[in-house]
Amino acid sequence: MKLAKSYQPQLYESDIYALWEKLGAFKPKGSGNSYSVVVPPPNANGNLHMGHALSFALQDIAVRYHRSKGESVLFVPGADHAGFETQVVFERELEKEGKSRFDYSRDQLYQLIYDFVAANRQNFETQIRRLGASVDWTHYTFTLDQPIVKRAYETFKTMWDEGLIYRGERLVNFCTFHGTAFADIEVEYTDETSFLWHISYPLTDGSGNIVVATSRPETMLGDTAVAVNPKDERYKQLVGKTVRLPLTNREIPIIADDYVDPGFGSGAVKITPAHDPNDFEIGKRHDLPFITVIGFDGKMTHAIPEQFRGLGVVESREAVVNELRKQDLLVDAEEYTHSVGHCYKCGTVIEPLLKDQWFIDIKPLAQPAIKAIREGEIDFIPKAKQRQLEKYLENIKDWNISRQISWGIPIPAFQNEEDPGDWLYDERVDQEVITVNNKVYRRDPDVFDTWFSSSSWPYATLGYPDSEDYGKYYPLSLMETGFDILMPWVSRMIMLGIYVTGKIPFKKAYLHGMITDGREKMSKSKGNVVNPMGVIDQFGSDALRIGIITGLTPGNNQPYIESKVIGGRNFCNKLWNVARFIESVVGDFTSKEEPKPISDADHWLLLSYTSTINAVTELMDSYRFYEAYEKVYRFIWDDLADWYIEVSKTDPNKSILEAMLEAILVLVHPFAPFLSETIWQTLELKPESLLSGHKTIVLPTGSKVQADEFEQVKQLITSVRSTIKTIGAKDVSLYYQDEPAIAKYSSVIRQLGHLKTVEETDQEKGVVVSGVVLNCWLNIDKDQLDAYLLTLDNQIKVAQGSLAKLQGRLHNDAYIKQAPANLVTDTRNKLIETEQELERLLLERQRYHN
RNA sequence: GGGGCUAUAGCUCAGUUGGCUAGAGCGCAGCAUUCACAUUGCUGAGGUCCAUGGUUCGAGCCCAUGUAGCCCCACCA
Repeated sequence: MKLAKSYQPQLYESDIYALWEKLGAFKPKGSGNSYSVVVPPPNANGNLHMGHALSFALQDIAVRYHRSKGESVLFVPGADHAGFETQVVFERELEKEGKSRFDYSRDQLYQLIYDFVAANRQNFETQIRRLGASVDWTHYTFTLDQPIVKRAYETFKTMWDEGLIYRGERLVNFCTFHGTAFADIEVEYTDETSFLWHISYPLTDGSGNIVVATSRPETMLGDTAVAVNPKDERYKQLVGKTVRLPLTNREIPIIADDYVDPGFGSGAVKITPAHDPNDFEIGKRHDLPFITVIGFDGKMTHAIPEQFRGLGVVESREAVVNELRKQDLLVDAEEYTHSVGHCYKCGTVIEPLLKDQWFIDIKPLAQPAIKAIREGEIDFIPKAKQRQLEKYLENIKDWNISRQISWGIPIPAFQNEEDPGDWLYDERVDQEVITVNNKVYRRDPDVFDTWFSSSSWPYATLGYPDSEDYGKYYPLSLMETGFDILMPWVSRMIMLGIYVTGKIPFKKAYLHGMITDGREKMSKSKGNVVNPMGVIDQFGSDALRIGIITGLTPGNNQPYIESKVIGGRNFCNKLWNVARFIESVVGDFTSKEEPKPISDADHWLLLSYTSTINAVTELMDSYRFYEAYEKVYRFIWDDLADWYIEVSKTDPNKSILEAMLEAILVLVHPFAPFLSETIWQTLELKPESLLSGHKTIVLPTGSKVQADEFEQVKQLITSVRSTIKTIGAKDVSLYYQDEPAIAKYSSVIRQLGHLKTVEETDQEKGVVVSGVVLNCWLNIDKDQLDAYLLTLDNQIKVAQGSLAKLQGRLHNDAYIKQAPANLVTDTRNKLIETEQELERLLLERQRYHN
């Protein structure tokens, strides 16, 4: 025996992966249709988590399946520089050395992080290998590789030239701890309870005051107006007057604007255009001054009374409230819950601050994307995500692509030192200062939002615009990723893909749910993560893959449950032992016989195999991975191992066993790549590797008539076992009369039915076996008769019940008329069968009457 | 405020255009053991498919309303 007693994945997995790489098995091979998948690049610096394990599993299953169809499959791996994410990790490293990013220049910091990431990259690539991802490493792409940077620059340039890029002073979501802005979608909101302060602003003409309500009293120092609703009778006569802004000496107008809701608070709103998005809009509408009172360091600035300068936002809030109270201007403070934006990394409250940033005018990009999605050009799995994406795109706002961090792709824009409005596009980003036409231009210190460059991933990785790969593999066949990045990434890939290439970037978008610990998403900060590498150490890579897709439906969250992985491992072991059994029968696999079905069981197995591959093909083609796996599992475990192999122990057919082993290895390969290849290699099956040579194997299908014969035998065994167990009988014999099927399989029936003997008889002998139409009887002891009769009565009841149901249906004229004819025929046949069965049971019951 | 998802056995979940006895794995109970496999085999118990109403010959599935839970987006003086 070449196969060891049990399958120990740890002994084989790394060798198998190395073999695949050596053979170049991951390179596109088949001559059929193109099938292409590009991995959503994981963070090059981090460890892979369960979400990655799931994502790689799904992609790799799809990819290996498509190879088995003989298609030309390209599976591209990659890594993400993950701008802000990685810089945060690196800053923590610096912190350990007592340093911070402020100790380095931007370029120094970039280099340091680059080296840091390069040093960690090995780790991450090893982990992808351990997951068994059959990616073509020769296509490996990093998001800071030249082609990707070049793509980002060219896209930026095109947009610049077409006027889709503009620089504007806008309120940006700013984290004062990390010192960078975020896109709207990156801000995390939580509900917080604080106060709604009512503050009295005295009218300049001394005729009274107006009360405003605010949750942020500290920003009043930057107020440049008070607004009321034009229809609000209470305030109508005040519009046009001015108030003296408390704590400062400024006189500010009372204006009217529809934005104000008369029902909220006091119906009068303080307007702080430099620190609130809505006030910003009102400020522009009414041409108000913008006074910044909070700086990028989160401290109060100089444009305010001295006593507040340099205070943090929270202290300043307290100080302002105290001062107002002192001056008797604080009218009320009611408890108030509202949502507050936070930095998703450090939790710092996000400040809306005025900043010059690069924006993309997004509507012209969103429109064609919406159109393509609506017209169904991209197939979303699950479908519901399509509508969500449409809604998002319909309401999308301009995209701020500037980030104030070092780790990223520098924005290729330079500003005239003399004339701040004069910007140039230039790719000499390794220089801080350039001279053009005798004018000195300084580089924008910012970098691109990571999503800006990664949105070009589907075509940039393929070498757009003129590579062979691009022509052959774009649009991608499949984009598989988590639904949590539907908005930030998937939407942008579609928009940029259409904008740049004129085509949708992928034909199918499969969105998996989050891996939870049973309740919530696994995340480091919650401390509920399970490390996939640890699971592989313990149970094997295939077991993890199977466990993680068990019970999976796209778009739904899925708890990580170890027992599912154990189930996967057990299946692997079962398959291993099937191979061991076949090996023991076949001996060596060098002389291949044509598979020749002889027995009923052979036909039964081949018929089942055919229907299994048909079902699996259909399910895999519609990306129902788990259901496909279940079919494979059922065939191998139930049909092959539990029945066919058991029968083979008395009557083996070498040619079928040999062919079947090869066939199931191919079938199971996408789900258990390491195991199937290990068996393939150990038994030296041809061609050189399962992965590179395999195509779904078609075997002669079985005869239905013969398969049915075996099916009857199988049912007989099941019934016999059930009867014996239920009534607790021992040493039971089966007698039969004139039944060739039983005669043929008598030793199998004896063994699998746990019977003492199976004998032919010339007359009825013992009790009937229910549920089968064969003429056979079990001899049981007299004292077990009562138990037998009890089960008989139960069966009679069940039969009567279903008989009544069937009759009811057939007595219903509407059913006869309106139901499909074949269904009605089925019902009629079933009625006849049930009647016969019931008759048999009743006859049997009568024999024991009284 | 807008949008989406989920509710099926003790647990985790399947159940494609409605079709008649609703499935799996795990768990549970019982039995087996020189057999390829105890990472095993066999048998069994366990379900008013969230509720109510409707459509239909027929509803776990379709429609309406409600209940419970979850998610996303927007707004929040």
